[in-house]
Amino acid sequence: MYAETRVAPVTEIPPAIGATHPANEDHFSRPSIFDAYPGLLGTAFSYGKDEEIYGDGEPADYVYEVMNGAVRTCKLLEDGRRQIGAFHLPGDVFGLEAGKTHRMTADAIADTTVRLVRRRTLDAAAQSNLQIANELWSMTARDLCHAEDHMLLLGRKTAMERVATFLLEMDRRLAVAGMLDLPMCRRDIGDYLGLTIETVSRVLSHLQQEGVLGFSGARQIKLRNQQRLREMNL
Amino acid sequence: MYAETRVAPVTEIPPAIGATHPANEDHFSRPSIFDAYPGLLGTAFSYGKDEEIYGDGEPADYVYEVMNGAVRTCKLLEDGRRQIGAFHLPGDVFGLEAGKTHRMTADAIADTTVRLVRRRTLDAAAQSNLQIANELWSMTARDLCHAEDHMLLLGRKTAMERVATFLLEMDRRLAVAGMLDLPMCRRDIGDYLGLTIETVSRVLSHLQQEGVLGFSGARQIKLRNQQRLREMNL
DNA sequence: CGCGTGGTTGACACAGATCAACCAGAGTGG
DNA sequence: CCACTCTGGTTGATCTGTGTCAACCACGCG
Repeated sequence: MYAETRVAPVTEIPPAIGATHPANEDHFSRPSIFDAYPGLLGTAFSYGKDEEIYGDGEPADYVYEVMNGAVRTCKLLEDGRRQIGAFHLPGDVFGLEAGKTHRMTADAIADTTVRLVRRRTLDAAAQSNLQIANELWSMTARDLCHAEDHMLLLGRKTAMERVATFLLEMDRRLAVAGMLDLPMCRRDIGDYLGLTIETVSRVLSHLQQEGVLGFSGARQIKLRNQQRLREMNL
Repeated sequence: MYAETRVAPVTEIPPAIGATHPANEDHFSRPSIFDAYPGLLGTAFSYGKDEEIYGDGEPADYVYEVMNGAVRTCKLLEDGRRQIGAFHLPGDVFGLEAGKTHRMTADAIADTTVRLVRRRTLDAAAQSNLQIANELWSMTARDLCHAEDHMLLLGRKTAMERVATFLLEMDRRLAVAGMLDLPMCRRDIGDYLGLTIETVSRVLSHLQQEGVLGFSGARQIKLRNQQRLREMNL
């Protein structure tokens, strides 16, 4: 095991367990598309850990923005094998589809508050405001860009390279003061990277032994040598 | 080797080797977005086998529609490992980006003719015609949809399942009279499926022995038992 | 005819999966 | 406060699907 200094383990967000209920959390956040246009304010909603936000094939009547917490979107095979396509962190928009239905399942990784905007409202806004239409397209294009990078990772990278890429991505997206506090468990990381939990765990241990990583609790990581990680990343 | 009856090997399209030159081929094709709007007719252009159409990082000044032949779009790792994200067949549009530059390399798999439309023209059209703007978004969304399915394949499917999925996809997209004539070599199939050529070859041989496939030349395949393939596909 | 390219097949190696044991921390209840 | 249990994570031993390496074959072309 790789516990070291074990700092105070910053327990996450209060409960909100079980069912959905209106949110009471305020929070920061970088300006989102929704902020820029009055009338797209949306309604806040909360989900408990592991609660499903929408399912594959369901009508895509809403678009979501993560306010706090984290969300995974994934696809399942009949026998339970799972591929997570993306993690959505505070500030990210997810659930936007060009068609009528969702093509992935979304669930909250931790207790999560999202802001949701009715799809019809968005469509109407896009109809009259070209900038909004453009922004919608850009969001889909960003998702595509990420998916293309991820195909390369899944098809052609080694376990070590996948984990290195993952760590750099997470560091970029959620590090504060050089420290990252992962919201997802090892299984989610594995299902994101096309690996098993054991392999993820082993690679992380190895990186710690090499001094590339420092742990304080399994989910609190410090990248001590980003350069090395970047080299592995190719 | 698995040659069987060897029908006349339908050699592809005349040369046009070496450099690009104006096209002289006409051709069929299902109605494309470009057809629907005069002024988006575009210019035909031809590329020889293995010729690069655009490179990763280059300015995305044009959008392309395949008229005949076939195109692959891929990403490369520094050491040469390659992941093909998609094959583009007659009627398909590729090279559409929301940003300013291409994020993949595109090359002709066989001798290929494309129709190209200036990106600025398209933007201008989208500016004034909401239906076009919508169509552009839809195209990106379709690509995303494919990429998401492909992530599942690359991250979680076995070699057999990958090949089965591939065969069904190709059958859907280019079979005529229950026969498919693949434009791409084994290496391209491998790089699309995240496998080696040897594994692709072995799986295909295995499927032939099982009677699921019939070959007449390595690239001409008949799916004798689509049901079985669909079961493998999950 | 000889050569180059693309494809197949076999023998073997290995990265990562699987199976299993174990550990730490967080609840829970007495 | 302690025993108990549950969950998430780590580690070791072993297995296996796919990669690697190498030989070979078939075809097309100069």
